[in-house]
Order: sequence, then C-alpha cells, then structure tokens
Amino acid sequence: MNIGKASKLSDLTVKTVRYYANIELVKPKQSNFTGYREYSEEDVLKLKFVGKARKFNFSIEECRELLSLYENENRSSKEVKKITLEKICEIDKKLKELKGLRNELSYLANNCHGDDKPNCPILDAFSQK
Amino acid sequence: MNIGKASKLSDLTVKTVRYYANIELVKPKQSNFTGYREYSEEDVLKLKFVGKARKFNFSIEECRELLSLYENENRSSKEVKKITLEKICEIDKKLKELKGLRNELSYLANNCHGDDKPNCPILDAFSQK
DNA sequence: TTTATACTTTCCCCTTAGGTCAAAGTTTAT
DNA sequence: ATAAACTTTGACCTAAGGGGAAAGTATAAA
Repeated sequence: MNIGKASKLSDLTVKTVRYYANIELVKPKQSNFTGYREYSEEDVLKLKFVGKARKFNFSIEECRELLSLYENENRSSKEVKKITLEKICEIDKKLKELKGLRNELSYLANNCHGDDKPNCPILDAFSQK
Repeated sequence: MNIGKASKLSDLTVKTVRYYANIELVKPKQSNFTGYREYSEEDVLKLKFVGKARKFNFSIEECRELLSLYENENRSSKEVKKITLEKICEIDKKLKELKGLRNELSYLANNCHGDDKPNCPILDAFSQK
C-alpha cells in the first residue's frame, strides 16, 4: 500500500510516516519505478507500535530500542521492563518539578489582589534580588 | 558593563544573554566604537526578572509580556494575575497527562515479570491493534 | 483520449530556547 | 610588544515533525 493508506491505518500523519522512513525507524520498500514507498501490513503494525510508544512519552530513540526488542524473538522482558522503569522515573521527576512550580505560582496568585492597581506580588517575586 | 559581567550578575549564560538581546527581549545599548554591548544596572534587573520567570515555566513570549507589565507604571495587577492563572491551568493539564501516563506505565511494568523470557506485557500493550 | 483531481516525491525553511564552534576584532595584563 | 581574556557575528545543531513548493504519478470523469 502507499503512504496515504499506511498513514490512515496507523493513525499518524503522512508527514510523520515519511519522517519515520527518513530516519530509518520504520523503513518500507521503495518502488524503483515510481519512487513511491510501499508499506506492508507489518510496516503498519510497526507504525502503530511507535505511535503508541510515542504517546507514552518515549522518545524516537527509545522507540527505536523498543521496536528492536519487539522484533527480536530472543529478547528478554527484563530489558523492556528496565527501559519502562527508567521512563517512569523520568516522569516522576517531571511531576515533582511541576508540582513545585504549581505551588509557588498558586501561592503568588493567591496573594495578588488582581485589581486595577499596579501593586503586584507576582511581579515583586520575579524582580526579587 | 560588558556582557560577561551582566551574565554573571544575572546568573544566565553569556549565550542566553546575547540571545535575549538578539530577540530584543532585553536589549542593551551597543557601543558604536567597539560594537560591544553595554549593559546597565536596569538591564541586569530585567535579565534577572526573565531568569526567574523562565524558571517558573513561562515562555519567552510570556516573559516579554510580563516584562512589559513590569515596566509599565500604569499596569493593573489583574493582568498579571490572569497570565499566572493561565499558566497554572497549563501546568495542571500537563500534570494530569503525566499522571495518566505514569499510571498506565506502572501498571504495565507491574505485570511484566522482567525475566529472561521474551513474553512481555509491555510490548504486547504497544502492539495492540 | 484528454483532462482534472488526488496522491506522491524531494527539497527547503520554520518551530523553542538556546549550545557549540570558528574567525576576527578588542581590551587588559604581563 | 605580546599573550590571555573577552567580545562580535555567523553558521550549524538539537526534537519531532509542520508547511508549502515544484514536479512526477495514478486514477476518475468527461
């Protein structure tokens, strides 16, 4: 099938699918008559796989790693679990950081009257030496 | 003062300070003899202000907006509060998203034996149709 | 069969917020 | 006078594609 159909089936944009071909993440055969990319059913499965992993916040390089484990019949689930646990750690760090930010910002917002006067604790906090 | 000193005083890298000059976020005078940028005390205060706001996850464009409010004697604190509340909303959305991801990933990880066998619920989830 | 429409290709520039490196000019210290 | 430290602009790099142009290809309608 052509890229348009593969794109629809995998629920990715054509641009994305073409990008994945360019970086050799999911690389279909390419006709030497027309130059059109020819996607197989298996290619579509891989595209879907990557789409899912990307939604789980895995980077392209991590997707590449997961994909090679996915394709490897001799893989151990240990490897996959390790990568996943690392990703969870990463998310935890990000969560902590964002929660801290949120607390500070909401503290500032709570102390700002939000009226038509220029006095503003938020700006004061930002201009603190 | 030159950019090096302004950079140290504001706790930003020279590159960052130069970048802010280029995008006219904090734009110092520039000597027409040597071409060196000449930072004033006030410029440094603005740099620090931006540095703080950036740490609070405000984008450069949002910093530009906050900075113009900061410089505007006739501002109303309402405007600043509005921007801040929007930023809090944004952070809340991101938090929700990340928490969802974390839950799904940790569910998958908990169900993965993490042994030397190829069977892996994580990969199974990613390859689900 | 011709034409119109839809699809595909490669190529180039754009995004955030700077980082890295190079060549050349300037200032300061020895 | 010269070396070291500082500054300038410029070009290219990051992640993960998006947007659009120009040109080739396929398919459907007239």
